[in-house]
Amino acid sequence: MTEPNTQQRELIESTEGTYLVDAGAGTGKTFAVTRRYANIVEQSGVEPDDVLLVTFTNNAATEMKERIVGQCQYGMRELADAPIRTFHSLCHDHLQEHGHTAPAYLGIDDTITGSTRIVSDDVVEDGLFREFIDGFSDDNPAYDDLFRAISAPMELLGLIEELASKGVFPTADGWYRNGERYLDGNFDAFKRLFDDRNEPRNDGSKQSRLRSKLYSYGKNKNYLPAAPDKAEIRGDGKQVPDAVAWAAFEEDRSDLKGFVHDVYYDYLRFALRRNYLNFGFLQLFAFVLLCENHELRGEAAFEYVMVDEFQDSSEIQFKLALLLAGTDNVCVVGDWKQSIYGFQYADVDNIVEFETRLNGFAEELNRDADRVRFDTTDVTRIEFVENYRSTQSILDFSEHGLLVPATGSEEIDVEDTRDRIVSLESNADHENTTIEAIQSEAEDEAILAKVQEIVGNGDYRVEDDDGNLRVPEYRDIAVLTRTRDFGRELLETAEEYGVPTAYEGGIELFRTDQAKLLLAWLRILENDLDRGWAVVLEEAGYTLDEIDRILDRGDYPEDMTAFREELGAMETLGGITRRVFTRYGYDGETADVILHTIQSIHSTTTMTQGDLIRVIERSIDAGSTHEVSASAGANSVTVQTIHSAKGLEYPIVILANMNSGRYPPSGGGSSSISYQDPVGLRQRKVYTEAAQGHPHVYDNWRSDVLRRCLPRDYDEERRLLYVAITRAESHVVFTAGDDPNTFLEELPVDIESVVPDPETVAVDQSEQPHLEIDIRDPEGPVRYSPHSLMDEDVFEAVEAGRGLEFGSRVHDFAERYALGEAVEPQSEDEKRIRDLLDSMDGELRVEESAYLPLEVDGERVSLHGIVDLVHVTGDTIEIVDYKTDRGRHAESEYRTQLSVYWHVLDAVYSDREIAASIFYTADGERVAVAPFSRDDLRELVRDQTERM
DNA sequence: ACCACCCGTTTTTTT
DNA sequence: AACGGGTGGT
Repeated sequence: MTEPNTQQRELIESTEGTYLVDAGAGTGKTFAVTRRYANIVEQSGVEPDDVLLVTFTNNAATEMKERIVGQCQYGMRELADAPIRTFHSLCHDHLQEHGHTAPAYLGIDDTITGSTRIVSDDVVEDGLFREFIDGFSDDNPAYDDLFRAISAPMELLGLIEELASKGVFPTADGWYRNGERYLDGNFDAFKRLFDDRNEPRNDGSKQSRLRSKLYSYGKNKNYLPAAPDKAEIRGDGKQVPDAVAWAAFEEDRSDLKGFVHDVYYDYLRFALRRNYLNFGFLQLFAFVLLCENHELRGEAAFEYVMVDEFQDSSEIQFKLALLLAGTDNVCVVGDWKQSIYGFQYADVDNIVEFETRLNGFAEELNRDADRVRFDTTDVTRIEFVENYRSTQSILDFSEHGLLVPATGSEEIDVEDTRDRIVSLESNADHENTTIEAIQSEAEDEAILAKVQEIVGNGDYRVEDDDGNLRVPEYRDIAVLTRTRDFGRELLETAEEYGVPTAYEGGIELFRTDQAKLLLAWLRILENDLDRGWAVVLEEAGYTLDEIDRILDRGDYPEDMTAFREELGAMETLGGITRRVFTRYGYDGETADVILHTIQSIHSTTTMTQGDLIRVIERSIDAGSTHEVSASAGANSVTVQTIHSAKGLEYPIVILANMNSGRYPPSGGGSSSISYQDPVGLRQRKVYTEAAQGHPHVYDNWRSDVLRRCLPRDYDEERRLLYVAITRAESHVVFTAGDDPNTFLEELPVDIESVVPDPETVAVDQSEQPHLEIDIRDPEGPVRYSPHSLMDEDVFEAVEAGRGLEFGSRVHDFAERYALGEAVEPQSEDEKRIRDLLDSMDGELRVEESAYLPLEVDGERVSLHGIVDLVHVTGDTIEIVDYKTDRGRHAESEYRTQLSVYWHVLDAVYSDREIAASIFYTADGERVAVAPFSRDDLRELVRDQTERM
């Protein structure tokens, strides 16, 4: 794109005034914004320092700078310090320079200085907050009743962050500015929701949605005696009585507000005393500073303000932008359809209701001083309609994503939504496009089979850099999913089949092998021996059987105990971590990030090994993630979450995991104390000592009713769908398991059921890993056992002399007889076995306690199953398994085990002829069994090992 | 055919 | 928590 289109030109050239730009996916937003920036700074008298360009990530800021350098006279060096940055980094700088007095505006007797750290790691902040809240509850016995009713005090941190993102801050003796209004809620707005939910359906014949929901009012609940009963709440008609709205909304919440205020305010003081701020507090104090310090605001204000990705901004960020705007030259660029960061406090209404909010916020800020000194009523809208990424079919289809219901009963205002969508027009030269959907019991395999089908297939041609069509490669394909879990599992399956894939985005750092080993060694150091050693020994290649025995006896390998001593002598956690990684040769990105994370945790708090263990355990539980940049696979399929794919584009998008998992309630839905627009601050449970009876924790009936009045909003799920579809240039494939979700069912695309053929999935059979059966220690146990290849429970039982639990008397007899014990056959079966054994000359081997370490594809395994007899002569070996009679599946079942033995023995006794057979003791018949080939066995063995 | 009621199932995203 | 689906009544 070298020349701007009409709408882009309008934005680029209109440098003065207030603009709201609707820039849909792939419409050249960055191009236009950077050109506009270049245009502004090239005016005489305007320097880069006069222009604020806000992005939401540091990467985006860097990209902007790079693009700008290519479009104007300024070089990278001159732009290095230009205010092209995120809200967070801007706030950080202001506080470093002028933040000294910021806390005083809230009545806090502390300061922010250059040494105040930013805690960005959730796990670190959780730990700090935990420490704070423990102290707070000890220091405030007056709040004991409230704490008794709160199931998880950690919820309070989420509540504080939510309030901070809206600009609700505590002061020494109340709430900052009009913050309290938020906490009280808005009855009129609530009543509108209530009435909407309370409308009878089907022309009045069906009860309202609200009344239906209130069916479970009081179920499994424990209300205070004064609570209205169910009949009173639901009424006897199709609607909930009107009076219920006020009865539920109106409540004396002064105690609750007081509690939240004190927790919030004291946590701010705690953080400052500990000399740290979180992201939310950074913006909180910067806002207070800019609001109160008029002189500073004047200095800090910019002549031009541009905010990119405005749909990702939070309420406090919108207000910050207003404080930072010295003139009406404010330009926000974004796409409401791509607002998918609500959980991060992004507020889509910032862009949807831009004009209203702009005026409302300005009025509020100007209440007691002239803070927003420009006319906020004159906003020019610019709509980008030309799309440079996708084909028209994909653009048209993507709009359906915003209109499909999420559940069978959800009704969407299609007209209203359509009106808000600015339809895009494709600029693509070709219309070679496909949109399809598949469902399969084995979704992973179906996806991989589809990938194999697509690669090199003329039906899926894509556009190359010169605008010509070519057949696709792996690198042209991205698999996008809503959840990380699905992506991770797909990646594992892909590795098995050898399909080249690369995962991009945050990984659950503490669930990696590196972290597990580190945790194991920390546990060994902390004397949590079994849990630590089991992992370490397993990594070293010991079988589960061996590990059990080492743990029982405590005779750990010498080099490992020596290593433990070495670690024990080390002084820092960072040192221990480094040493563990060195031992295992972990020197990649993941190890680096773990080390870095641990060091950052360590420098923030004083921590012991035990503390670190608990931090890692909590991180694992919380599934907290850290960004680890994967080395870009040369030519591989990208697997990532839709969130991390935002802003990217791929010729072919496979939108996976379109399955019917219910979407769980979002944002604070289940917390004991929550803030929610428009009902305000609410408490779900109360502790009332004075009330009769037990237990003392009572559910709040008002909160129960209010909750059911607030409709579950699936809009963000739909926008997620929209974002995913619009990543595609030419082709989209939706995939689901056996139960597609309502989205997929309602989209105008036929769902094809497929049964993937594993043969077509695997990349290249000759490059597949082969079954490597190795006897690690050929000198090892001379006598090996049929019982060696079996699961650990059986092994233990046999060792303990309880073998009969797992084998018939016949087997017990056979074993003893073969071992030369003086046993007499008691039954016909046993006689036949005796005859069989007698007929065999040479060496009979049937032992019970030896073991046979096996390796499959480089990993140690133990196998299920027992083989009863191995008969070795000078030039033959016979493997025999006894079976009482011919069951339906006997032969095929035993063939696997016999085959494993066959290959094991083949490796040891390469000079002998090996045969396998089953001996049916009921009729004394022996049936030869042909062993599976190694390749066939590999699949079967994998199945078995996976079950362990 | 439609409705109220009842019950079993499933459970995220990350600057 | 709230969805889909089953049951039994009108």
